[in-house]
Formats: sequence, C-alpha cells, structure tokens
Amino acid sequence: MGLLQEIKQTKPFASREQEAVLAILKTADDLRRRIAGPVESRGLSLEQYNILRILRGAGTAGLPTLEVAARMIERTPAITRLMDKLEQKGFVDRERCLTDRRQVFCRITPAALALLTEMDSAVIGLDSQTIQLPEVELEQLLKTLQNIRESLT
Amino acid sequence: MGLLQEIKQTKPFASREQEAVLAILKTADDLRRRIAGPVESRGLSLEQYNILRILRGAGTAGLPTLEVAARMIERTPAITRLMDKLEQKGFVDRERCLTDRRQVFCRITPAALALLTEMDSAVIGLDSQTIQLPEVELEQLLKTLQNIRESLT
DNA sequence: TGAAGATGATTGACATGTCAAGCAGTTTGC
DNA sequence: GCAAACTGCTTGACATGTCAATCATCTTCA
Repeated sequence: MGLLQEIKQTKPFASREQEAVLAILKTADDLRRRIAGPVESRGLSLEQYNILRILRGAGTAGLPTLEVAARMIERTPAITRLMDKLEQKGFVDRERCLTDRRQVFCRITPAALALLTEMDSAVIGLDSQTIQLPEVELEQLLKTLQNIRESLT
Repeated sequence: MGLLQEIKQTKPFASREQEAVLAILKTADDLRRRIAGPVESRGLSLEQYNILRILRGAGTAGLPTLEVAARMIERTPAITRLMDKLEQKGFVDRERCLTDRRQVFCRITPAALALLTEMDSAVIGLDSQTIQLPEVELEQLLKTLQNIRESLT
C-alpha cells in the first residue's frame, strides 16, 4: 500500500517530488506519535525530553537558553516557556551569567538526570524497533535527507 | 556537514537508527517551514490549504468532516475547528446530511477553488525546487519511507 | 564617552494539536 | 420496540509553535 492509498487521496500527486514531500511529512508525524509513548508516560513531553537530553550532554556547566534553542527544532520563545515548566518541575536550574548578564544558563538537575537514565534504554530500543532497515538502505536514507536539507538553505 | 554538526549535538547518536529518526523529524520540519511560504502569504495556513485541496478532490459532493480528517495527519477535534475558520472565511460550506443526520458534509466554495487554482503552480514549482534528487534516489526514498511507516503500524 | 546598533531573553496574542468528555443521532440485539 | 452500545462531531482545557514587540545588556566606533 503506497502513500496514495494510505492517505486516501482521490487524485494522483502532481509530481513525484510532491509525493516525496508529503511522504516525509507523514512519516515524521507517524514517528513522532510512536516515539512519544515512553516519554509521555513519565510525564514529559517530547520537547521537554529533548531539552533535557541536550542539557545532559552539556554537563554541569549548563548552556545559555538560546544555545539550547539552536540545537533544537523549536523557535526561541518556545524554549523560554518550556524551560519555565521544566524549572517548575525541578528538572532544570537557571542562573544569570555573571560575565554577560544577558545570558541565562540552564542546567539539568540530578532528579532529571536520574529520570533520563531510567528512560534511556526504552527510548533507544524503540528507535531500533522503529527503523528496521538494511544497513545500506539506512545509510542511503541519511544521505538523501541530508541532501534535501542542504538544498533548503 | 552532517546532522551531527547541524544540530550541534555534543555527543554522538546512540545509534544509526536514532540518527535516522532525528533526521526525518528535522527534515520534515525544515520542509514544512519552506513550503508554508506561498500558502501563508495568501492568508491560509498549511493545514487549511490541505483541507481545501482534499475538498477540491472530492468535487461538488463534498465530504463528511471525519472523512477529511482521515485523509490528513490531524486528529478529529482539530478538523472541526479548522473547518469553522474556513467556513467563516467563506471557503467552505457545511450542511448536515439528510440520510444520516450525524454527519456534516463539507464542500469547497467557488471562491476557494479560484484561490487554489491561483496557488497551484507556485506550490508545485516549490516542491520540485525543494526536492532535487536523481530519479533513482527519489524512488528509493519513497520506498524506504513507506517501509518505515508500515513497520509503525 | 556615549549614542546607535546588536544580542539574549522574555512576554503577548494568537494558531494549531491533543486528550477527555459530552451530545445527538443510529444501530443492534434481545 | 427499546435500552445499550456505537458513531460522528463538537466543546473544554491545556500544551506547543510562531510572530512581533519589548526589555536589559553588551559592543562598536565616531
């Protein structure tokens, strides 16, 4: 069953390229829903989880708010508000930078670190369950998607 | 520049599969932003545009509200409210079905049809500008994404 | 030095996405 | 028939995403 039947389109796609665009959008959406499960069952949204993973990678130094935004898909204002919530939940500490008082450094708390550790294996397992492709096909996919993103710049 | 640098991840991906998941999510997001331009410049959101395209495909008979939802990525409640707005703008007519009074048939209006026609070439052109891949690679991409979606069921 | 501009972050207003609950109308099975 | 279950759609409440505007703080450079 191709995407054509899958989204029950009556008319054929205008072009193979258009079909590809829609296929990428739909696949991403399906993936998002699938991946969200184990994260949301622990009271985090997928976006909050992503922030925490980035902050974990940053270590004890933490990161400025906008640096976190730069590593994510989200726009700036969304980060501020997500960070507010994570702070409320006790998963993030924020502190104004002393040398540049415009910046606010965000750091993951021990509680959040513990939670992430607990979730790691479930999430990693889910990724490999979800993407079951021969090595060659997987590499090709990564290459093609990168091509597309580059041509978007 | 790979996705690794692109999203400035400090640590490597846990697996190639995880990298693929993130690549699909990010590519979809980049695409969405790119494609939105010509649609939003005419006062429609991407979602409203999708609904109108589906209704155009359905012809003068129209479609029940939930049938439109089924052809889209959106969940049911979102459709009701998007349809409210399209009706307000005069782009959609709604009428309760006589034989099954639970259903509400939605039809595209002539005004919306004209608007869509005006937008068609711009959108189609954008798709082919955006996806610039050799034929073989394009076909492979479609096949791989379909594989992934099927394994999500 | 001090005014103009850049940068980091936040807020307001609004669009969309989602679940849970609810209502109206249909169907089913006794 | 008629109560129970199902279906189609809508609403409420809330999370997220986005733009534009704003505030505070640097930086630059005449």
